[in-house]
Amino acid sequence: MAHPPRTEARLRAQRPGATVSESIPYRFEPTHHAGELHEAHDDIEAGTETDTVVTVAGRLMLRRVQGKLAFGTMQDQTGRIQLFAPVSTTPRFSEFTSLTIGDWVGVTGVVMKTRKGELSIRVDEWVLLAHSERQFPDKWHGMTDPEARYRQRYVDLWVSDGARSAFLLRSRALSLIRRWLEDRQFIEVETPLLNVIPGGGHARPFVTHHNALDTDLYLRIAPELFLKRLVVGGFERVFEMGRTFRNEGIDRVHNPEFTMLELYQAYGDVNDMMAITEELIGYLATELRGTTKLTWQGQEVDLTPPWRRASMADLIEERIGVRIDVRMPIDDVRHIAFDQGVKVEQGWGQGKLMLEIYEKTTESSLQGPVFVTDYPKEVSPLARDHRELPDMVERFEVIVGGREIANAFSELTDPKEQKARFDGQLRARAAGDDEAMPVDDDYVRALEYGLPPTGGLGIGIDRLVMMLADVASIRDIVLFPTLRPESAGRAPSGTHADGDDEADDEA
RNA sequence: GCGCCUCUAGCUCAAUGGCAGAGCAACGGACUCUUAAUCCGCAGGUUCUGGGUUCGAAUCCCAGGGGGCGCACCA
Repeated sequence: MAHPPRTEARLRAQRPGATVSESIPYRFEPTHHAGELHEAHDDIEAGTETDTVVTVAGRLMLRRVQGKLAFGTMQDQTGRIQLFAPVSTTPRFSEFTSLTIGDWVGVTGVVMKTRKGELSIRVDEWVLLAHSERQFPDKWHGMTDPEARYRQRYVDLWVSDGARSAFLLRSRALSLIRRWLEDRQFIEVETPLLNVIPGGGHARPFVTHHNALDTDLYLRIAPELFLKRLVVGGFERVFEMGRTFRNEGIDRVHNPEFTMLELYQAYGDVNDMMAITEELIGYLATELRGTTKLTWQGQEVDLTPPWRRASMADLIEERIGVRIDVRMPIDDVRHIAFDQGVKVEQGWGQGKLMLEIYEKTTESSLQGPVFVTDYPKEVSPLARDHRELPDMVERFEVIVGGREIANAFSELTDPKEQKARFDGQLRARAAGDDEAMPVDDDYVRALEYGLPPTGGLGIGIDRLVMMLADVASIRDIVLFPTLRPESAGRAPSGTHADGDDEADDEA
């Protein structure tokens, strides 16, 4: 230890033969949280005591010892409360005043207000619940180094304003989403994370290996194909909200593992999905922020339904003044792409070109919320043909602040058509698109048993929570974001069938 | 993967080629109404790592590592 012995040694000195951990109780029963006490007693007069005795627990965050009277600031999950510790009521007073910042304590005493008007608990009983052997960060400046905040979130949560509240908001959002969907007869299901075929999206997957089956498995990139199998199986309204994995870059809006909500509604279509999207997100904003008019990173976001609906072609035209139609000669579309500085690859049809042009010129400029509708069939292998527009599908994405937060379609239900779409993806893969969707024959078999008309919706929960919490980085709403390992370590043993991982021990 | 920025005490930061420092925290002490309490005292360093230039390197150069931002990727 770089610093002199701290509380532990002193406590041990006072009770020879006893260790600190032996003096720590096995359980403790707080009766109140700081937040509740402020709510119930903030209006009492300065200098008065109530006859209410409470027990609280938390970390000591500040300490002000004045000879025979000590003040402490204790923090729990709900906030802070002052501990008022006169020598006359505080057992083991000198031990109490030698507590250090970061120590966990449990305190029982009367609720009172100091002469200066600070709501406090008089320390009539107290017990050490954990000693912090490591020094806590500066009580005023907190922790600002992003790396330290992410790697040591357990400290960040105590000392960074807003860190805890952002994660509490996330938790409440997940809970509200589940309740909202269940109120509408959606049932929550769990489908495999370990996939033989990573389908339902375009992304590079993580690969792992199952030893007993001696087969490679992929972490799912989307739950879509399994959820639609369940609609085939008669679950008319299903949803899954869970982790999804994509082996792509990491930045402010991408973490390799992220949380996706997908839901499917039998007998519904893309229009039902729009209604669900704007109602659900409007509800969340109202519940969590008290309004549908939010500010996200300085920009106004009005989530009051109904949201604007505009086709991709219209939005592109608004932005660059050129009308694109997938029925145009391909050289014309290539020419537009070239004019817009969009990199073109061999094998791209009009639909793929249109999407590229949209993404490079238009998407990031959309403040939203806006439903971007009418996607090219070429880039939507799981969506059903548009009932009016040839070579287009019934699909939308929701854009807010230039970022996609939802994606939905009228689901493709025809097995022959689905097989043909998969074959098209196969050709795209052969042409060099290594994110083209792999063929899933069992999924086609499921469709052959009959999938009724179905609407499906996916929402990126992390980005939604970012918006609701008004934070700039996905790392601010993911508790333990993916980082490079702190030091070059070994893989845990037992990850290989033969138990011999010596060969893996490289730097 | 590329570019820019960054890494100094537990935390937040100084020192820009010339003795590695401050505040808070910690440690020892004084103090019965503090609120980032105050006051006195004491201790704390592989300046991310490894090379190089120099009489002398936290500082300049090269290589590597972590992190942030941007780009690319993410249909």
